[in-house]
Parts: sequence; structure tokens; C-alpha cells
Amino acid sequence: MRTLKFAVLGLLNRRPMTGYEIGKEFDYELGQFWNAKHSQIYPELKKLLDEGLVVFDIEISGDILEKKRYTITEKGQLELLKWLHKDEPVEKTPKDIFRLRMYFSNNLDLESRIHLLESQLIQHKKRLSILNKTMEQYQGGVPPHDTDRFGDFIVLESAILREEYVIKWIDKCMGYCKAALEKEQGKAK
Amino acid sequence: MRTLKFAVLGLLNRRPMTGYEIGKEFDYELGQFWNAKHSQIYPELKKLLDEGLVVFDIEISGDILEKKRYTITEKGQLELLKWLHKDEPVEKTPKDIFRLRMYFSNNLDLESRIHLLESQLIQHKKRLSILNKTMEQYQGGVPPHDTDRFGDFIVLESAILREEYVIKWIDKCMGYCKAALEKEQGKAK
DNA sequence: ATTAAACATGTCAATATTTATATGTTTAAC
DNA sequence: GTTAAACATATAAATATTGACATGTTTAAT
Repeated sequence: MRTLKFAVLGLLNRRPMTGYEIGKEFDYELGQFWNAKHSQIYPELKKLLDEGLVVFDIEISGDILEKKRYTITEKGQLELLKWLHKDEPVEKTPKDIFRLRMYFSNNLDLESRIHLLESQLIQHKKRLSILNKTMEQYQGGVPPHDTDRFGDFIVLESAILREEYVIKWIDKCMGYCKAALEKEQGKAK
Repeated sequence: MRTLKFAVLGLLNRRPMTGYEIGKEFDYELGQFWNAKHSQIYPELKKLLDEGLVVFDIEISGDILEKKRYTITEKGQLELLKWLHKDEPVEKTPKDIFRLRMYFSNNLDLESRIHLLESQLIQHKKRLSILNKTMEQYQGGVPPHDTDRFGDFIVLESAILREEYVIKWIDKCMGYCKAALEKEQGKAK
């Protein structure tokens, strides 16, 4: 349903941007829940332009480099608002390769499983610590509800809670595997 | 990286199945983290057949209906095992339309936001209650680590924890919006 | 001056996924 | 006997996404 369309419109509604800058946005807070490569962004911008939802100005950077700075049109804002108001049913849960792997993990010996879980745990803890670091800038509390910062803040919070849940789950799995391993080793004695 | 290939191999490694039955599997525990439509499954089975990773027998059901029951080959099992052992880096977090919407939610009035959050909350609570119901069958504790049930159990647990985190997040967002609304109404008085 | 990293824009091919179209059989309920 | 739901297989078209190819400029460091 062309979600990228609305991701781009939403970003341009914050401020005019070039395609490159839109791509950069996916490196920050929003990137935790949406992203696209430049090979998808540029064609999407072209489409939005054709539909009259955005316009662009050429900006010269340095001597000759032409940057296209896109601005959302009134029509674009209207479509964005309409989309934002939509009360759509919860999506089906997203695909997750690691869980798929764990679903079949009974085929792995316990040591391999523990190794895989450990590796994921380290990475998620690292990710969480980065997210927590990012959260430090919000010492002043929740940003005003009518500013862009509000959106930044709540998705960051979601990302943090998400990592916490994943870590909790991995810990549990690790507990099951370690308990089984000890039981096996006890029997072996 | 053809993840569906391994999802199918993993399922066929549990027991021989028809394409239709593979599709059904995505309705249960596994469906929380992987799924595919039959229009993707049948071509995938054909590919696996060409690659010698599965074989099939024709089974007659009723008078004439031919069912193709696929079985994983030794080669298929080897590939599956190799894939299961792979220690791959954590994926980038999956896309989520509702969070994208909330990211731009500063453009919505507080009432609309609360309405959208409320709608999501109800749906997630319902989903959680279904998952908890499913969990009831595991009264006997964690299934043995070398059985299929183990996989069923841990992904179900992950799904439950996930819903709990989402609900926690939505509650927080709702709290922010309601607080802001009260503050606004206080000012209006 | 040189160089590397970041900035900047685009297309193309391949892969993945969804939606629609197509065609039937079997089973269980009425 | 009829009917509806579930079972069963498959292809085609459209959409979404990724990875590779292609080309160049600007900025900051050395």
C-alpha cells in the first residue's frame, strides 16, 4: 500500500529535504521502524512529483553540484493527514529470521544453541546501550506533543522497550538450554 | 537470502507435508515470526525439488484428488543443519507501519492520537490473550530441548513477551497524550 | 596538492512478496 | 441431494525491496 510514499511525505512535512537527506533520516530514530535505500527513494520522489504531492527547487552547492530540495505541497499534506488518521488493524507480526532459526533449534546441540543465543545477546545489549545513550538527550522529559521531537521520542522509547523484551527472551532461552545441558552432564557422570 | 527455503526445509524436517499443510503451519506458532502465501510456497517447493533437497510422493485422497506429500532428503537436511548453525549478525529492526504513523503523530490532535492508540491497545490485548490461551497447554513446563515442541514453546514465549512490550509502549504513549490533553483543557478553563 | 569520506543522484537487475486469477475435490452439515 | 467450508495445486501480474552498476562533486584532513 505504498507506505514509503507516506514515510517520505511525513519527512518532507517536517522540513524540505533532498533525496539524500531523506535517506539519512533512516539512520536515526525513524530507522528503528522504517527505512529505504536511495534506489527506492529517488524513484518514489519522482512519483510523488508526478502526483503533485511534492515540488523541488534546485540548489547549487559549491560550484556546480545541483541538489534537488523537495517540499511537500498542500495536496501532499492533505494526503499525509488523511493517512495519519487511518485507524488500520494491527499488522501481522513481522518476520524474524533468528526466531525462525530458534523454532528449528531442537536440531542443534545445546552448546551450539547457547553460542548462537550468546552472540545475539551481546549484539542486542550493545544496541540497547546505544539507544539508551540516545535517550539521554531527553533529560527534560517528554517533548511537547505538537513538535517533531515527540515522534522522535516515542519511537526511540519503543525501540528501547523492544530491545529489553528481546534480551529478556534470549535470557529465558539461554536459561532453558543451560538447565538442559546441566541435566545432561549430570546424567553423563 | 531465500529464507523461505529454510522455513520450508525446517518444516519438512519435522514431518513430510503437502504444500497446503506447509501453508497451514504459518497459522500456528511459527506464523508469529514467519509466513508465506501458497503462491510463494508452491514455486519454492518446485525449486527445492529441482535442487534435490526434497522429494514427493503422490497420495490419492478420496477418489481422484492427488496430493503431493513432500519429504526432505539427506541433502536437504544437511543444508538445513548448515543454515541453523550460522551465527549471523542481528537483523535491522523490522518495519512497522503503526510506529511510522506515531512518528508523525505530532500532526494529529490529541484526541485522534488517543483514539488510534486505544484501537491498537484493544487489538494487542486480544492477541496477547489468545497467545496466553495457547500457552496453557504447556502446563508441564518447558518441553524437552530435542523435540519440535521446544521450538513451538520458545517462539510462543517470544510472541507473548513481544505483545507485552507493545502494550507497555502503547500505555506509555497514551499516558503522554492524556497528560497533554488535561494540561490543555486546564489552560482552556 | 592529494586523498579519503561524505555528499549527491540516478538506473537496472534480481529477489521477495502480495494480490488476483484459475480450477477443481472432499468433507461435514443440513 | 445440496451446499458451504475446507482442502488442494498452480500461475500471472503487480508491488516492494535489495544489491549492483554508474557517475560525479564537495569538504575536511594531511
